Amino acid sequence: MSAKSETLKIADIQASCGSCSLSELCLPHGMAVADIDALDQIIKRVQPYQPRQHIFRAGDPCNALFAVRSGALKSYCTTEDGDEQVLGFTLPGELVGLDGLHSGIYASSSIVLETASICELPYDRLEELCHSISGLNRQMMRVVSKEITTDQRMLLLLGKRTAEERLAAFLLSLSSRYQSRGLSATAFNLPMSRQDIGNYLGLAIETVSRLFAHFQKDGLVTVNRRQIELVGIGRLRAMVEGCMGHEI
Amino acid sequence: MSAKSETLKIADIQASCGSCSLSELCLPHGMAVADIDALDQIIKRVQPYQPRQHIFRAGDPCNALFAVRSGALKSYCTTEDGDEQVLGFTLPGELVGLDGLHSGIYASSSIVLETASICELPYDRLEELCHSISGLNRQMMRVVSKEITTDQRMLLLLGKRTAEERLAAFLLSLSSRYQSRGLSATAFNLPMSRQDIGNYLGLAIETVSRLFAHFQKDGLVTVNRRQIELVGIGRLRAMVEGCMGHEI
DNA sequence: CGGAAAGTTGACGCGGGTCAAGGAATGTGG
DNA sequence: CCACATTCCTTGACCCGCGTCAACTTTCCG
Repeated sequence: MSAKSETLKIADIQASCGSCSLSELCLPHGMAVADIDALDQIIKRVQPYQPRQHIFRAGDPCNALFAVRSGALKSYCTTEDGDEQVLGFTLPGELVGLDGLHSGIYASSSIVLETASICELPYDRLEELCHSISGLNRQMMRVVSKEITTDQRMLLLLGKRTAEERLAAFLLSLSSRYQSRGLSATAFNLPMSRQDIGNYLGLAIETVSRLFAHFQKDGLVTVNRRQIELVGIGRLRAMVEGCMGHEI
Repeated sequence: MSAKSETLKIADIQASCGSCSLSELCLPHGMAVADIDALDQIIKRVQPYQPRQHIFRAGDPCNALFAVRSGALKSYCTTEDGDEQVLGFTLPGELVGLDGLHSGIYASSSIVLETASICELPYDRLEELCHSISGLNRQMMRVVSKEITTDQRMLLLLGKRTAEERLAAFLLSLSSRYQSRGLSATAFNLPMSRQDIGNYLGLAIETVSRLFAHFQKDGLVTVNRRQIELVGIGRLRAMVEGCMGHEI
């Protein structure tokens, strides 16, 4: 495949929701072609964001939602005394900015971990569209509701689970999310630092590091810096089995 | 005041969203009178629920949201090996059932702690209404978004805070919620058991009990079973200050 | 090459979980 | 009314998982 045709192909994908490989995961899911075109019209596409760039910060006025097409983001908020709580990681096909709808001000910040291309969905336009497209409203509610379910699953993890179970659940979550995007379920790159993982899971960075070592010694994973392979994914699943909610 | 007029008054309040003392907190917030009437039409009002009754269970098909008018609910989910994670408590003016919109099946269960009167909002009717009433859509998004923000604040609490800070934050959360409902901010009844509090905060029941004792010894609160008075609410605030998000 | 950031590993100690026993409130049947 | 069971809560003793501190290595980047 020539470089040129590859470039064209990417440009083509960039151009519309209809041809986006992620539409199965994103808002257009289940929408009619004509409706997708309407949605397509209101989307602003911006230059790729670079690592350490902010999509938005807590306190910014919330005018839009953002859909990640590629790359990875980190959501976090900061306490008054300055330390950070990582709220989650956003992978391709996922939305960020939902927490800003309540007050019109983002409650969390979103920062780029891996160079990301992102669709911006102006919220007022999106709202108008909800009136004309019957399915969009419901689809948006689905997405928002899913966010709630995800957060609640995290509450369970942080409230009740040991460090081992948390890390195993985290790895499996990444695995299934990558898999649903057509990537390998067992070998991928961690887009985030140990710091971020620990912060997210409520663990010290050293604990995360030690756990990776233990997991490796026990033949559960192979890790080298941020490259990871889930060698014993079955046994990882067994670790979190029975400690997760019923409908996953 | 005679018993009869009291009864009539209650019946009156029961009869419509327009006259509900909670409308400031509930969906009607900011809606026009005519629109509130429309909303009013679709609401099913049921007999009060008794303690230990379920509003819905995880796995049930999700057809409706529920607005609590009085009483208190507990949301929870169970792991496969049977233990419970308390996700939150629902006080008057708050909605439950939002997590069911994603898949059409409730992801959590909701059970009555204190005898509750509840409005049922059939979701399909509500969705229709969103098309005719412009503000309702946005208002619903606000409510859902608020739920996300609340959950994320909990993530911070569970991930980073000590047992003391968690309990203090919990008490202050109840306090401000009661206050916004026109009740006392410093003296109220805990609708939930120590078990539930501990489960919710990711603490052992014994730890909760000990903390109440410590708080009492330090003159922060006065507790007797489920009656609590926040004597030193200022110092309680100081305990969680700097460890909460910026915009509260 | 040098300095910073990221990651690893070991030693130590404390917060809070677990276990155990008992008290106080509420319910239940006689 | 009491006897008894049950649930809820409290308090003490013990101890372990994981946070903290520290030293070191590796990678990254100008």
